[in-house]
Amino acid sequence: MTELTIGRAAKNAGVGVETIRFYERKGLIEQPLKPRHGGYRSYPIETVRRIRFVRQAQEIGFSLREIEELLSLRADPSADCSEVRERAAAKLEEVDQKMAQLGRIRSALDELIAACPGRGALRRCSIMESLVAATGETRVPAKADHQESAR
Amino acid sequence: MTELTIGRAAKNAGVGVETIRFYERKGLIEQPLKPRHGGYRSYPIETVRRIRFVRQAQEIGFSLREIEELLSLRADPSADCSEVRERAAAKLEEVDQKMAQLGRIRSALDELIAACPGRGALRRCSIMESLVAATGETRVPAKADHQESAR
DNA sequence: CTTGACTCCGTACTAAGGTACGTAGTGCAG
DNA sequence: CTGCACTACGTACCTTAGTACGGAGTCAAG
Repeated sequence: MTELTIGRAAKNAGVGVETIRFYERKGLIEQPLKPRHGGYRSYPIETVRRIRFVRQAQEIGFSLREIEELLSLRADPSADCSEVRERAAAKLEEVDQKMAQLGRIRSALDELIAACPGRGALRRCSIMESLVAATGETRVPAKADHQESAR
Repeated sequence: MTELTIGRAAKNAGVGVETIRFYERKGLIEQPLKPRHGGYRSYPIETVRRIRFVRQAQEIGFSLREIEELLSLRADPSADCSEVRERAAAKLEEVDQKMAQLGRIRSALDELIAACPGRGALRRCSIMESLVAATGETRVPAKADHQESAR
């Protein structure tokens, strides 16, 4: 059996039933039509995978709107592929930025752990200082003039 | 001058004035006391850096609560360092998990871009399919028994 | 053929993370 | 020495991402 009721689908995806309905309302997943002559809707495992993807993408800081954008990316010769390429490339850049930031925090945590007195030399050290150590000081762009316009 | 008014600090950190106040209320940053005999509070650039960190950590999916945890990690011989090490190690694991997920999405995007007809062979392909290609099928843990308890 | 768990659907409520607003005080450029 | 921008503070409001709830229908095990 490759189709599930909403409750099973939810359990499989690790979310609540209400979350699935919420995603349907948001258009993130498609609501299966319910069988003519009544009964329950039936969810393909494909949908479960999609929900899992949504959750994972959320964990790394994508909003539901952005996730929808990701999910709607489709390389299909019958679609305008150059536009898809462009959007995918843009997302790729976002991902790379996140990775870089993640890398910085990772180094800072390493540094911090190393700074903990595990017997021997010991420095006092916080994430912020580790971050400076890991990146080599972040310049604050001076004073910002007093009569500025934008915002 | 190494101290700024709230407006300048906000501009420097790339947030609104209200956001700074909000972070103060949340205890994420310290509210500078205002000078005896009245006047404006004055914000050290240190605080600006902290705010920047908060924003960057948010971008990769940490909540303000988690960010507070990160910021409170301090390797200080006078504190209980083994506990700090432990918490830092836990955060490190979270970070690694995020990196892994980011890596998967990155590969999927690469795959997707490659699948776009840039003249030549062309496959139709979505993020979900790329993801399968990139990870080698994600198993759905079967059916989940009908009379289950937990949640 | 009933009963308890589950589905359907609409509406209401929550929590997190800001954002806006009104009033009063401050400060400095002209 | 005054006007306009900026600060201080409290409260209200907004968006995102769910959660909860109530009533009616469904389904299958006993």
